[in-house]
Amino acid sequence: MTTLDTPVDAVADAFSGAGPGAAVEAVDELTFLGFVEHAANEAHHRLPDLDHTSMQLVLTLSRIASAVTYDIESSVHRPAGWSWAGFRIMFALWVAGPREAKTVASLTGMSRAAVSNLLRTLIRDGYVARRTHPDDARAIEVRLTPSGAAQLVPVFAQHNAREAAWAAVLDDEEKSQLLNLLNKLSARGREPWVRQRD
Amino acid sequence: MTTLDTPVDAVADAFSGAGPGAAVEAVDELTFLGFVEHAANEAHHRLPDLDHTSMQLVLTLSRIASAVTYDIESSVHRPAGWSWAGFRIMFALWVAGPREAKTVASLTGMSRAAVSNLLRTLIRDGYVARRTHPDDARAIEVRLTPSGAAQLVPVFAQHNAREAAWAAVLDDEEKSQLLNLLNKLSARGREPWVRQRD
DNA sequence: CCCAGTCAGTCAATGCCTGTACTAAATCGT
DNA sequence: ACGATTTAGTACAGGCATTGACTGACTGGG
Repeated sequence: MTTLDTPVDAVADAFSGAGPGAAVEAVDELTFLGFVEHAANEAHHRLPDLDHTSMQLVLTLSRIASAVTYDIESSVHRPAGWSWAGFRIMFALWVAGPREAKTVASLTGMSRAAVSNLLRTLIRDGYVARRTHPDDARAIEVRLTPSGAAQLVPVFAQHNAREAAWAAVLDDEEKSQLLNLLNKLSARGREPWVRQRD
Repeated sequence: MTTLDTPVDAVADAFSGAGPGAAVEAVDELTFLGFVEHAANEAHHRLPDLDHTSMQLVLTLSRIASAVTYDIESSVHRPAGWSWAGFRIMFALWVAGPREAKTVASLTGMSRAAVSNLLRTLIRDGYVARRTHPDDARAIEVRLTPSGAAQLVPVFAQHNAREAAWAAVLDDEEKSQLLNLLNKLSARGREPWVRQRD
């Protein structure tokens, strides 16, 4: 262990009083996903003017998304030799057919720079082919190679199986309810006050 | 533009046939969030055995989470001089009180290494204080400094206002429905077959 | 009491992603 | 027809996150 403790004079009484939130042992047992409820309640207790429900909603939403992503990436994509991001690009090309790089960026929600980077390795590894766009010499057109498409399909199938395993806690009615509600939020995301890439 | 087009011999007929997914011009107009529906339908059309609903669900879920995160981070946390990740650590400490670093990692869902890195800058900037854990010389105990706590509150308020703005498309009934459904997924995430960090 | 195994935190290497700046190509107004 | 503006892709610097290896500290069985 190399790093030093915080210099005494810099923190004054940081460790002296109960401060914001005295230790509660039970919290140590909480997991990533289980922490949300405790956190929202505690925050609401200390700052009652905040919107408790929205807090829980966004916190839960982002944690689940991150848990699902981590699970699928580490169990499917990494073992297959791809990153989640690389897969997203290939999936977009598989679905949409040959596209300009900037379209890939907007379809996947990545920056143009990120797409440019990822394409470099996808092309090097033979999954994607590029050519100058026939009608616009500034642009490039990328598409899956036959080999890329062939390798994508089984990985996508595994990916989907994993998705289905997660979704299996919900019955059909609940799934369509959830999809419905998420789509409402989705519509919200297209309103002008929301910050988006580019 | 420096990079070359894909060498001809490496891609054979990649650009010759219709291949997987011939170009459909309308796709160019789709946005990040709008692409999901098209993608799911197209994928279902080509691989009908896959689970269509789960696909939409997970795709929509992760895109909304990413859109919300990007919006809040770029409109609230970056302007305040913090990263989303740094804020998450401070928030966890604010809620949970002084904790060991490894607890912070599990509460925030980050790796121990990531927490270690972020703590370095949070401590340097005076938001967080550390000391060796009194009962275990391997561990450190971190907590918010009074200044860190003081600066966290208004940023958190802005954060929450933004959350509330997103959630405002839903009425109270829908919010609690959504929270309910997300909690079911959350429970799923704690089952043993799900891959988690550590 | 001590050695083997475990555990906490850190470091190094690597990869993703962002914002900014730049180059070259297209486009628009006059 | 041409200069000013916009646009597509890329280079670069910097932050964040992951895995894996390492160091030093605890723990429990012989």
